[in-house]
Amino acid sequence: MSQDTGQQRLRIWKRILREHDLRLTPARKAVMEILTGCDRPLTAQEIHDRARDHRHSLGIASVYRTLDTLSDLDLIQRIHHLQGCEAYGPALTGHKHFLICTECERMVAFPGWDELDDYFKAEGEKRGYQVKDHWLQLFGVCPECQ
Amino acid sequence: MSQDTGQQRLRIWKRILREHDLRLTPARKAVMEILTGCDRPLTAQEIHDRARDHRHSLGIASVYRTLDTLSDLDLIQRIHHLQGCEAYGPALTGHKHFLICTECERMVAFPGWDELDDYFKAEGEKRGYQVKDHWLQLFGVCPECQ
DNA sequence: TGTTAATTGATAATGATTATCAATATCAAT
DNA sequence: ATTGATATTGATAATCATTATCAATTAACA
Ligand SMILES: [Mn+2]
Ligand SMILES: [Mn+2]
Ligand SMILES: [Zn+2]
Ligand SMILES: [Zn+2]
Repeated sequence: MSQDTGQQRLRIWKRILREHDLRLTPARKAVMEILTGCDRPLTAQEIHDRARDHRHSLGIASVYRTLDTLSDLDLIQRIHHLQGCEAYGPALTGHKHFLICTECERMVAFPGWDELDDYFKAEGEKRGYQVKDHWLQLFGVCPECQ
Repeated sequence: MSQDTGQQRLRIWKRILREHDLRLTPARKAVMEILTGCDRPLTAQEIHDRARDHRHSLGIASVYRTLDTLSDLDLIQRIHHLQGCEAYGPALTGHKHFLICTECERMVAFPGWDELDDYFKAEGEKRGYQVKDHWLQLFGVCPECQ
């Protein structure tokens, strides 16, 4: 009885779109299907390519537009690599950190740690900064790539 | 007797270039002077503009080339923002984290924390990953902008 | 089923980065 | 100081990613 979390997430995304009076179009569905099913961050171009493998006539402009829309809704988030930061992956509920394989780009998320937030806030205050947010990504080699 | 750490760093960078058999050219000097003296991350375009204010005829291509060279030598590092990651700032000796003002982009660095590395490694191992590196940036409001 | 405004895709425009290449300048050897 | 080998430069073109434009299409709702 393996529950497909991708399918689940896709349903939730569709509901959220409707709640925001955003139409459920084939273009948006295609991008969302790919993003909810992916196991690594994808660039706009990669999403476009994958969508075209299954469905035809998806404009690259619509991919960018959908990425914008999903970002605004906090359903996806930009993933940063050492070289650049063009890729997107699904954002998870609540604040999460990412652990990314430098070989295959597969990634998993892990939750925060209470002491961590306190430490970040304290480090900022020491320097007179009011810390509002933070970013944490770990890079390593996944089990499959070892 | 305020010591200018920018000047100091510039001298070190020049020495490192020489040690790697890289020529000390006016173009490289211009980019290095700006980067060692800046208090916030700068894009290639910004560096180009600033260089031209003081010295003429600096090609944008040479800015990109010098940024590449300095990155390879670990003398500068890419700074990532929520929107993108085109800016560079001087990398500091040893592993450091950044605290960046979301208003003015001014940034300061702060050192690691022993327990932090252990925590990162442990979180990775839990998921079968061999953690090699991490990235931590804090975002907040600096004293001047509050 | 018809109405209407949101959305789409093709295309053009923009902007950033990289590749090309002849001209120049660095640096070490003389 | 002069020379020569070659790394480096800047102008330009080429490429690549992203955004803007706009007429045609279509999702959502009455
Ligand atoms: Mn966190
Ligand atoms: Mn660290
Ligand atoms: Zn992997
Ligand atoms: Zn500030």
